[in-house]
Amino acid sequence: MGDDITRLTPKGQQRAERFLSVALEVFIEQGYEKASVNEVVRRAGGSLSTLYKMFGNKEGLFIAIIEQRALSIFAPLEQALADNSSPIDGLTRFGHRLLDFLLEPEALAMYRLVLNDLHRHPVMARHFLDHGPFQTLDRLTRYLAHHVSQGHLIIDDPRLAAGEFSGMLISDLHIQVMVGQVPNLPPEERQRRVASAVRRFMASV
Amino acid sequence: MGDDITRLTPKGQQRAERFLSVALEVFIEQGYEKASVNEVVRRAGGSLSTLYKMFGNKEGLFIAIIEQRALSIFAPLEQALADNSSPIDGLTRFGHRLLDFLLEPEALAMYRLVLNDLHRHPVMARHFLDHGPFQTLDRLTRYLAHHVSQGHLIIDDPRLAAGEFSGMLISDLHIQVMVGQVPNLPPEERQRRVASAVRRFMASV
DNA sequence: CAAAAAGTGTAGCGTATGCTACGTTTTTTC
DNA sequence: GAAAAAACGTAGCATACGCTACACTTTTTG
Repeated sequence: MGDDITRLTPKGQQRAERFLSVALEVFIEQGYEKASVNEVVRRAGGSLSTLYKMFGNKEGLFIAIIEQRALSIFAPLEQALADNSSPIDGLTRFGHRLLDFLLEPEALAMYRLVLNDLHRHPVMARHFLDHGPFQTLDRLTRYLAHHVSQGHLIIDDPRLAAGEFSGMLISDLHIQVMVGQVPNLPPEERQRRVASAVRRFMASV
Repeated sequence: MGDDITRLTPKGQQRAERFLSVALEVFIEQGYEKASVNEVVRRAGGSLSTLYKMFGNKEGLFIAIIEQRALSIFAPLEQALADNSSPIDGLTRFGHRLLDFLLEPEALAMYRLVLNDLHRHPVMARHFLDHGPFQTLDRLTRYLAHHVSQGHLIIDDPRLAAGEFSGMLISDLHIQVMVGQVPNLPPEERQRRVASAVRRFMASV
């Protein structure tokens, strides 16, 4: 924390990246508290001293991971929405990506990690929300607003509606997924859920 | 685990209950991994030996808590639905209770605790799901089905619809709440969210 | 290629944890 | 009220952890 800022030599850069990716792996496996910094070094190679010079302490390591990775897991969702698509198509595509995202084991573990341990780091939590889920939601909001302005939809509060649509898709899957009881949702079932949410949403706008 | 089963003497019963409630408190404060069994005894009184005779080990203590408490946090939700209420009234009442539940700090902490640590205990996770969230969802499902049979609503798959309605309410609040960034949602805002979800749902049935 | 900077390896300090052992005191049982 | 059972208190074992110190080797820089 109050340490010198390490200059990034090639070797150092490489080490830092390896530390981060291995640490993510360990954190996901064990959770923040149980994960051991020594174990990270053991798997990553390099030395404990270097790790501590780079990240200050365990928390610094965790924060660096969030900065680097947590946000990018939301990126694919935003690409599903092209303004020139019809609402039904756009929402359907978005819905499929959202479900895929929810069921992806790695993203899921990462998500759980964030939920577990971010509530004691308000600044990071804010950062995560703003650049992760909220950004995605804002994109969906703009998409809806666009179609409202085109006269295709009638929505009072597009932001609220965007949340409602996402929520409908996730619904009770979320809790199942989080406690590890993932029904290995066959494609027809995903199809059915997306179609139902889109239909219900479109019926109300 | 492989220990004698403790006979329940009055004193013992009392101790066990105190252990459980204090342990819940400590687990909520610190999370499962970080919480210390010694700390539980320190706060609860009694002795470490007694605790270990009663619950076997730390995990046993955690499991006993889940058995006793985790399920009861869902109970109030089910009472919101009386079959003879109109769908709008019933769903509105259910919606308000669901939001209240989501924002209740203690239930929230408990919920987070469950999410954190239950995914490595499949049996417990199943038990929790079946007797907690799923039971609530089933109640809502029956409520909807009842009104379908009365001709008040048209719903293909009431179970799916129940999930969608709940999901709409929770929507993006869930993630905010979980990472501790709870907007202290004023009553008008809750009102607005519930009303919107009910309206949107009713427009689609 | 030499000086400076960065990365390495290891040993270990201080502390905390889960859990057990065991002798004493309290509570329950009949 | 005495024998049996349960609860208590304490001390401590074994282990693991986060983190620092320090002497060393490798890499980078000019």
